[in-house]
Amino acid sequence: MQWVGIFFSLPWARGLALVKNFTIPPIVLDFGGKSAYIQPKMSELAKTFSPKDIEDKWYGAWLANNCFDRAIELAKPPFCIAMPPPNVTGVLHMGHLLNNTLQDLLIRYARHSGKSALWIAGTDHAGISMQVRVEKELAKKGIDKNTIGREKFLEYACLWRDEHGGIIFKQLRKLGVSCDWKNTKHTLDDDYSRGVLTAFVELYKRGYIYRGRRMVNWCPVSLTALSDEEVKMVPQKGKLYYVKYWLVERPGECIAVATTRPETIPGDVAVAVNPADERYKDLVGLHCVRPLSDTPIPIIADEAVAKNFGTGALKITPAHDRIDFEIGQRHSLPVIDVLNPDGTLNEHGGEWRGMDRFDARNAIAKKLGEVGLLIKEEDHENNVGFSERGNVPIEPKLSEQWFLRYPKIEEAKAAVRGGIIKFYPERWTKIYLHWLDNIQDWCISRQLWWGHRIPVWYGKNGDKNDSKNWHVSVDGPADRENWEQDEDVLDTWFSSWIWPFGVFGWPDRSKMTESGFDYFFPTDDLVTGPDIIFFWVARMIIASLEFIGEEKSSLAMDEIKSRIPFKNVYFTGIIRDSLGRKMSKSLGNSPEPLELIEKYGADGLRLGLLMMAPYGQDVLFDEARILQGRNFCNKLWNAARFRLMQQSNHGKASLQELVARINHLESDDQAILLQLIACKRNVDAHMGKYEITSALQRAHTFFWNSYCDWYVEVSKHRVQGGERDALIVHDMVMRQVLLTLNPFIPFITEELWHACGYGRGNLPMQWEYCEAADDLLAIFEPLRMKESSLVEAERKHNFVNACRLLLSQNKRISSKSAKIIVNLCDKGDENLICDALKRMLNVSTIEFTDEELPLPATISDLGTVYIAANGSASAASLQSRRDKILKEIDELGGLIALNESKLSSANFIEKAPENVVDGARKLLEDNIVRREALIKILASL
RNA sequence: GGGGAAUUAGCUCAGUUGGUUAGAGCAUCAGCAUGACACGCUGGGGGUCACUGGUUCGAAUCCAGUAUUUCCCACCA
Repeated sequence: MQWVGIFFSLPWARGLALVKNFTIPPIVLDFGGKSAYIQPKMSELAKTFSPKDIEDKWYGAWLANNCFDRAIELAKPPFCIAMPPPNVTGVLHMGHLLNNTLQDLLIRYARHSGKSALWIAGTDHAGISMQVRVEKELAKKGIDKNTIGREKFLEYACLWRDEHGGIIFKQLRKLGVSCDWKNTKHTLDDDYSRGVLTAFVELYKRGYIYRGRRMVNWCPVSLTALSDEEVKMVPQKGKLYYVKYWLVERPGECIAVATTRPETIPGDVAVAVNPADERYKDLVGLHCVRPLSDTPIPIIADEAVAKNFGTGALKITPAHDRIDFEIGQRHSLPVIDVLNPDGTLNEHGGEWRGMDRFDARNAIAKKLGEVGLLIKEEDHENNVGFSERGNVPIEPKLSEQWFLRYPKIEEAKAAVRGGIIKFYPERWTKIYLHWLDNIQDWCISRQLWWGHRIPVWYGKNGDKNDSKNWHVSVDGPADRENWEQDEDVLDTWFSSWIWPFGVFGWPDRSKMTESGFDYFFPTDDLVTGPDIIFFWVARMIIASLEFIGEEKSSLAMDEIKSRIPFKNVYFTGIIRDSLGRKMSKSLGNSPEPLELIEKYGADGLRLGLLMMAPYGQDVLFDEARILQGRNFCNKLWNAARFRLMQQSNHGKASLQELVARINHLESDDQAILLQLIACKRNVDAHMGKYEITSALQRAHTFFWNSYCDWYVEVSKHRVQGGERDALIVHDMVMRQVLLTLNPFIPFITEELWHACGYGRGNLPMQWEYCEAADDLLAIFEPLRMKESSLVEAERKHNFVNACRLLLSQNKRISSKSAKIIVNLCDKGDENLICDALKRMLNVSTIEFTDEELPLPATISDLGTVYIAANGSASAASLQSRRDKILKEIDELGGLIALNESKLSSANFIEKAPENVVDGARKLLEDNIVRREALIKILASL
């Protein structure tokens, strides 16, 4: 026996208890009325849970035991999640935290449900943002990427990526996530890249990819085209300039045009009006002079012009506006591009050549004013497209790009509409379908170096614009010297969209087999934010439908089923601060995830996040919730600690074995076990619907309220008296609580699992099956538990609550000197009021009576309860009690009246279902009885 | 302009297909060193369920309209 310390039960000696903790069983020494405990060490748990002590230990153990490895176990159902790949050089932020906590929860939950769960992790090469970063790094060293050239730049970028990449994975491990770390993917890995290029080549062959000169969104900072999805509309305050265009055929007359962009005037090739516009009818077909030049341009009519905006006349600049471009096409107008790629004016800009577009806007407006062409300026607010990356207005620009006409659009719609792929919350399906209904071709080429270079080669001796001189393949032409590869790379999202099968090595069949594609695919759940529903979710569905299985132009429903990338999509909310603002660096409102883990522990953080993440809504981050998460962990810790302080440990046994050892269960025991079953049933039901917070809430309430607050207290005297059956029930409950909570809070549950000795061998608990409600029912069957025990326990609970209320309302009677006297409704209930209840109430005596006493009293399910001071009753203040009773009588009166009026209505009796009517009757009777009893109490006071 | 969502206690949210007098956590107030836990325990106060109508025996719940907030899509220069 190992002696660990001495604990004095004196107030001044309490400090000692904090220094060292004690376990069971205490040997009590008597020092003349003051007792001291000396305890042998059986198990050691600190008084307060300290996450730091266990987290690294267990994460290491999980890795050492290959807990997260992919295992193709045909006997088990598979479960798979492909993690949305974070940017390779990204660092953990709050969004990742929530997203990955949810995924880890689902994965661990699946493991406990007997599935072989695989969580595939990987990183994204993050095209533009990564390239910009590397350029900046180079610039710091005084290096310009154009001087070192493409190859050197890429070398440097790879180096930089390898050096700074993967930090996020290290951070994620702190959170406890259980990914298959041995097989992580990066979108620029060789095999994955082959997949990306294969997708391009296949789609090209199938006629979905084409090259064309079209209007694209041009980012003047990143100097690349962007897809429509990468453009954000931002309201801007600007000016609307009214400009005179002199008529050629009618000297002295003019047509007024309103524009927000005078700097594009040098690119004007026409003025257009609506054909139905009476004001301008006779001008159509004439010409006007482009301001600040002598060039005549035609006045044309086009339906696209709105009569009621500005003057109703629109200047047409096909190179700088989408609608203008379309009008230009319809009327065969020339295209004059007046801007350089970086947004400065080019040679068409004349005296403003080289000036930035916004400076030129002011300069040209000023000039127009000077030469008398500016009629007026108006303040004007409009939406301007911004480049998400460069954070500058994008420029609609005509350029040569690669485009994808999406395949399998109808099938992608059908998959989600038909519920083959389910969205949670469901409302996102509508947004998804709407996007697909209005889908535009995807500009997939980017004028960058960092990424997958477009696998198209142009014959050196042929016409680049003639596709006969193109070579399109993954490996390129054999005689490379005669070819030049396309300079551009693919949009990052063009690599992400094959993620769910690319991570299995697609299209390499042997790699796919080896990596478990046939077993794990389609993946089960995708957890992501709704902000990338178009960027990523929809495109993955399309890619999967197109590439999984043989080439087919259209798919039937059952074929769709076999080609989907995932079955369920869970959309998380966006994390905001407690004021509802987005987390941002400039606001400084984003907490540092690692600091939170440091402060509250990974479990506390996970729990807090899950508690504050309502289903289908944004998450308002509040550190107080993380604190709550930590507090919960501490509560759990102490519940286990309490169990360990008791004598024997019945842990190392299966649930069945525990059940077999039980001799007799009291109603309290039965009640908690029945509640345990109900708890598990509720948790599973909510988990099945991804209602994580509700699932957690159920487990929380069961553990804290039903178990700790009631059952532990009511069974304490039995447990501390070493009663075996009660101890076994504690073990059964704790065992299941730990298993149920393990997916939410893996570290602390693992620690306690082993500390309590529930583990068979030293196996990590993730491999333990967590019994479902029906399993529990079957296992508990030999116990022959009665539902009525729930009622009995509830009546006791009600009695205790009534007494507590009475005690708190009669504070002048100190609880130590208080005496509870009960006038039982049913004398048979006397045995229900046991020592345990006395202890719970902290009163020394509970007596019984048959009389009505002139004492403060209340009504409980077991009977009328009186309170008296030991010795004399006069110490009590009766007046406040009287007021309370009067208030209650009053409330009961209202309730009785309500039910009476209900029951007196023939309509109600006739039309309401029987059980509702009966319920009302019963309520009425009960309340009348209760009111009478209260009136009696009042009279006796 | 089109569509979605939200509106319940001071705050954050639950509230199953309509059925007792609407719940929880936090906050607040009062009490409590009780042989697991003060990161705790016990009790109290606090709500015209945004508003207006309608359906119904019965509405926080269903329907219509209004208001406010918010997100997404479109983009009229």
